[in-house]
Amino acid sequence: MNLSKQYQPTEIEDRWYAKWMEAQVFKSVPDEREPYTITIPPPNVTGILHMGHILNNTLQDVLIRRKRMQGYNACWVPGTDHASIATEAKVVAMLKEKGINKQDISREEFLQHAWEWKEKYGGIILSQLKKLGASCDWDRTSFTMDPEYSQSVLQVFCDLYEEGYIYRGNRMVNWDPSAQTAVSDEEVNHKDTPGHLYHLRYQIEGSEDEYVTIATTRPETILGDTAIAIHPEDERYTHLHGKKAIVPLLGRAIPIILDDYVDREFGTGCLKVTPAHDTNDHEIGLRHSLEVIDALNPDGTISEAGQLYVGQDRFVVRKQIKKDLDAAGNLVKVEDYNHSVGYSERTDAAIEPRLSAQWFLNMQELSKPALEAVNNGEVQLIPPKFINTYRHWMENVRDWCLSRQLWWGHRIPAYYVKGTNEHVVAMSEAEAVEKARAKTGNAQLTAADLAQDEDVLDTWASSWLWPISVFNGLTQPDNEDINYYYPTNDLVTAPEILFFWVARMIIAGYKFKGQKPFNNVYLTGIVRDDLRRKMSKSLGNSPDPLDLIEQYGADGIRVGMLLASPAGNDLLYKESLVEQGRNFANKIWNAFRLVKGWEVADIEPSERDILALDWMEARVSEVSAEIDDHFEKFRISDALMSVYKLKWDDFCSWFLEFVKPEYGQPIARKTVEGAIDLFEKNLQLIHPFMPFITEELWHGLRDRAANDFICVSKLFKAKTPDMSVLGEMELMKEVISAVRNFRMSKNIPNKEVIELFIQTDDQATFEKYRSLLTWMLKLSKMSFVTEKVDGTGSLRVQAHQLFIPLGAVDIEAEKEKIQKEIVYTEGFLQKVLKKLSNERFVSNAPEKVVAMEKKKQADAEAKLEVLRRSMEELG
RNA sequence: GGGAGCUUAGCUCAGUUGGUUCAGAGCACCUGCCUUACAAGCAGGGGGUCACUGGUUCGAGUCCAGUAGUUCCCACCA
Repeated sequence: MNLSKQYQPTEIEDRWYAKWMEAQVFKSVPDEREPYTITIPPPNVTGILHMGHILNNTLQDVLIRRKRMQGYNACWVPGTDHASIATEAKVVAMLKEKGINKQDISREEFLQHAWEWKEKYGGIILSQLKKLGASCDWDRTSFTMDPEYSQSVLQVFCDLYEEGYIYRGNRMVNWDPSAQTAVSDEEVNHKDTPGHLYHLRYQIEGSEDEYVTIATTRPETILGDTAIAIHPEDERYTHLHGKKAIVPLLGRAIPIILDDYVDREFGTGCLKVTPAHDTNDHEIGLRHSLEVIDALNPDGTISEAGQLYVGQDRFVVRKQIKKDLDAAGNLVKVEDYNHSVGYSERTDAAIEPRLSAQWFLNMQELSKPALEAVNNGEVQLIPPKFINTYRHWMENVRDWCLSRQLWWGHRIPAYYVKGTNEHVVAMSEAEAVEKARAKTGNAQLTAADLAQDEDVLDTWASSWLWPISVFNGLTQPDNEDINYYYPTNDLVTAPEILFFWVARMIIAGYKFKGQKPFNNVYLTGIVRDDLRRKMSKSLGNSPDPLDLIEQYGADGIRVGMLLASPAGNDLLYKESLVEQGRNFANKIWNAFRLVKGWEVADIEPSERDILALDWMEARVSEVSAEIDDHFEKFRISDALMSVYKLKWDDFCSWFLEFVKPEYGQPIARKTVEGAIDLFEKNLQLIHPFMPFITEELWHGLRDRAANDFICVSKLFKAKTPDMSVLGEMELMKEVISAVRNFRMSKNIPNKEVIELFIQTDDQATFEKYRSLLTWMLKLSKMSFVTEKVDGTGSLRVQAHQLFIPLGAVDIEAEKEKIQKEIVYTEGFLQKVLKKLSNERFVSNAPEKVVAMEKKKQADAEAKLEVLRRSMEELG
């Protein structure tokens, strides 16, 4: 067989993925096995794969593949999210490039373009996930705007409305003038922004030269001023009580009101009140029944109501009005001032607080079971540090603004009766007509008298149903799938969307299914570069995952991402991590080349073969238990590290070296079979992390039926490891390392055979491993002695003395080494004795601990004796 | 302003209910090797006052308090 020295993943990966698909090995249908279910956090339908997806989906795939091999009916449901704001923004941009303005086309035309776009680019990301090796049941691919899914979204809206949870409210919302939509609090990023604090003076009505000076960061909003507020107890301004002030440039008289919201310390202690453009001002306005003047258009330009600068952008006006106020003598001074400004997460436009009619969901009652579930551990967050954050948010939950002023999404099923203030909520137009007739008492009313709400629902108002609706759990409440797969097992997602999505899914789970949606939430970290900067397009610090897969193989990138990412910790990405992953694949590949390259003969296995096989068997069992434990605790990185060391250190560095035949000699068939068996166990443990190379070698090691895949193989059951074998071999490994070290320090070439004398009270163990030591250390002879052998250098392993003949011995160096060890051991003994002579320790500490200390004392004393004797022997 | 977390080797992190010399791992680094699976490799090695101060305890990396630094979340002052 002619195998390349280096592993070439590309062709192998594509080939196996195609075979898996053909054999439908990832398909899941309910059966008698226990299900293990993950629903993918649906990526944006028009999104492309980034490093965060790689991390997130690799984790899911590792979990699902392992469970599949453990005999569960593993079901990983993939799909995409329609992502209303993000997708609509992309479609708008695409149309613009074609010279089409969204404002110039109808809703229907726009949606047609959007769907075309979705059909063309939607789901690219899913095919990219296949390159990564994601073992999803692709037949179950869902989309949040699938007909049946949409049905469930609208149904939920109607039901919640009927139950009184949904209401229509005039509220101050975060208005994104760029997307021209309201965005939720969570979608606003507050950033410290350098700006100015403008001190403006308003003339007091009826006075000649009496003024009141206020401070504002947004002078253009004076166009919407309807009051000046002062603190009721502010003695500086008592003379203004009951008076009115004149808005500069406009000449409008507005009342001076008293409100203890005003901070006397800030600015001048006088506050201009603009109810339409500031959340707090709005509340003050409500308290004082102030007029509301909406001086801004939806696109951020000044409205007719603003009277001046109509149609000009708010930022342009801010500059201009400063000049005009100055010219009019109203500008007192301008200070530099840094303040926090909200920006839209999606468009990065500065958010305007804006009064707007929106649909809201009352969260008070609904959130209670979801809070409880996390508090009592019914739903586990991993790592648990996120519980506090979750709790804090849930305890202070605000009503959810459900409507978005967009076209792409689920259109709100509310219908207004034209010419009235009435509205009805219904699943269909026909139903709406019926309801409207009943409500208005007008039996002649037709669809033409109704107008459906123009807005769509917030994206999260569909994705919060994800674990339910991918199984059609609302439209067909008792179907086989939902009953079998729900609640799902694990959710893997980013902490950034703990509230947007996770919390709301839990709420929805309890509300609509009466059950939690999943048992565990594994929160990944954020992928950053090695300077701790978030990976972003604008910084250009994110590699293209597909390039990496091309270069290092999917297995390599999977391992690279997982090597350094404990749950909840950010992952500092470096290309060297992926290199390490690729190198590991290469290591496995070369182990395979070695095993396949052996010349096999029908001879009896050698003694060392048997020792090696017994030990490796025990070691695989031991590590397998370790890995079980890691997985149980979601320590995926640790599990990978265990696998990595088992393969690299134990299997390759030790085991294969143990059984390697002498140059030119054949190897026993039984040894090879044993080695292959162990290799396969390794492959099974590695498979969830590196699906491709393991599948390739699974078929390379043995002749197998084409459909005998490792990915659906039954993971071996670990035996109870033979601890004495493990312990003995640990000693032998120490001996081997010590002798190697000795060779190195004495410049004895590796090829040169040496003689070894052993002084020990455990001759039996050394005797047992004679063949192994002889092979590994290139011994010409191994014998036991009772005292130091002349002309040798000595070394110690635990309480055993080893002597190796030397031409010239550096006695002084030897003595120095021994002396050092004596000092160290004496220090250690002192510490132990001090402990043991402490009455309170002996009486208070558990017996076991005291016994341990006594054993330490005995061991140290024995060791000292050996050391001192060696010292004497050296003269 | 409110809340939560973090601080252990050059870097990224483990360290389970306090108890073996407990101070660890991977990477990086240093030294020697192209040894007939692999230089994407082999063998060997150095490196930390567990942020600081105090307390509890027979015993503290581990528990408590304070200090400093740092990160995140929530709210937001015009």
